[in-house]
Amino acid sequence: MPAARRIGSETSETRTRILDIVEQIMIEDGYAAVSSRRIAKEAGVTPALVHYYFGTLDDLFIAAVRRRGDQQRERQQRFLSSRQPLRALWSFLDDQSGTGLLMELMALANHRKVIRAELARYADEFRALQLEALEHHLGGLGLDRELLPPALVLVGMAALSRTLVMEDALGMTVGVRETREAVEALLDRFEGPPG
Amino acid sequence: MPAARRIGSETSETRTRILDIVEQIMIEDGYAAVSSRRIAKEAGVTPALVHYYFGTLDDLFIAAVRRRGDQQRERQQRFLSSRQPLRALWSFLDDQSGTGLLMELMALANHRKVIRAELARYADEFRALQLEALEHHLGGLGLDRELLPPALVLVGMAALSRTLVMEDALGMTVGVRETREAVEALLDRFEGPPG
DNA sequence: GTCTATACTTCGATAGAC
DNA sequence: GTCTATCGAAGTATAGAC
Repeated sequence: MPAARRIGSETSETRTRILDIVEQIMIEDGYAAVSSRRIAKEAGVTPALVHYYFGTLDDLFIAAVRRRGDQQRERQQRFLSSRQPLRALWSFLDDQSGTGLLMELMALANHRKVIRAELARYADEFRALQLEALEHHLGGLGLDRELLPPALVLVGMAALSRTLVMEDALGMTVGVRETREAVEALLDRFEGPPG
Repeated sequence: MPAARRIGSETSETRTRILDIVEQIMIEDGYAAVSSRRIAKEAGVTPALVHYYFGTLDDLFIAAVRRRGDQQRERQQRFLSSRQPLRALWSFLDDQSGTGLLMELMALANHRKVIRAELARYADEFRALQLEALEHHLGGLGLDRELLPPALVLVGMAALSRTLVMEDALGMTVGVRETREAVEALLDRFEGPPG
């Protein structure tokens, strides 16, 4: 796991600001809108400084994946041990900007090998942590383990949240509200009302 | 519903070839890699010709959405009346290049208003057609209609197929195979073995 | 640690010849 | 219906001054 090229100090405020702006641009206009010029303009620095801190754009994207991934790992660890972990997982996933950023990173990863590897590493790790933490909880819910194995439940929740968030953002209407309500009803059924 | 600007005749072979290549570029390198120069190079024409046929790039993307959408509507109409419509839907959705193209169009739509409207129109139409065609079939499967309404089943299948295809492409491993097998088992359970 | 200057590439889009 | 020529803008990245 070679580190992304880094010259400026890791604690530099400018470095942090650049990564913040990269996320913001990806959410608003997509990964393709991320350029050293655009970043520089919004951060109030020069384009050369972006390259100074991160080297190539690929290195910059890898740094963005790592920072985000490390944050998400911490958040996940916290909510997985809550008393209603499926509800906690759902509200973690059902997030507009978080989903937007993840979709952009996945699209980017789909076309750039080095980023694909980095993103897959985090995604596999998070999935494994979820399975380990929730296996027992899911076993106690009375689900038919043959028809509804833990993997299906977890992948299904991730898949549904992404799709619902995207369809909302797209302005779709048919079936979106009904599906959200059905998910809430299922959470009620298996973990009781929120609280 | 204003038509996309079109100057060249609708039946032009060049026009068709350009749209084919647009899809190919989007699948291979993402929507951001679509440029008049890149298209021209791969189609063996000049960049100016791309603008001649489609006007702006937005017009070109809209034309791509419409051609694809009209094709998908036809395919969907055909399989929705099969004897195992959920299986047919699943194999329709569980498609690498089709999913890749759709994800690119959704990402593009997320950042360009005119394309968002066009894509949402098709997506809502397809969803409505699916609900209408499968409502009766789903009613006969013995599902608890309160906990598993038709909208959840259809949105869930779309969501799961997209996620599984993407996670496969990403090289993820944890839970992907198990989830696919669980989907197959569910299809077996409700529609019997393939045939 | 930061910035200027620069080299080179690619882009969208159009005017106008053929 | 197709091409050449062209504009101005934006892109990546580096060398080297401060």
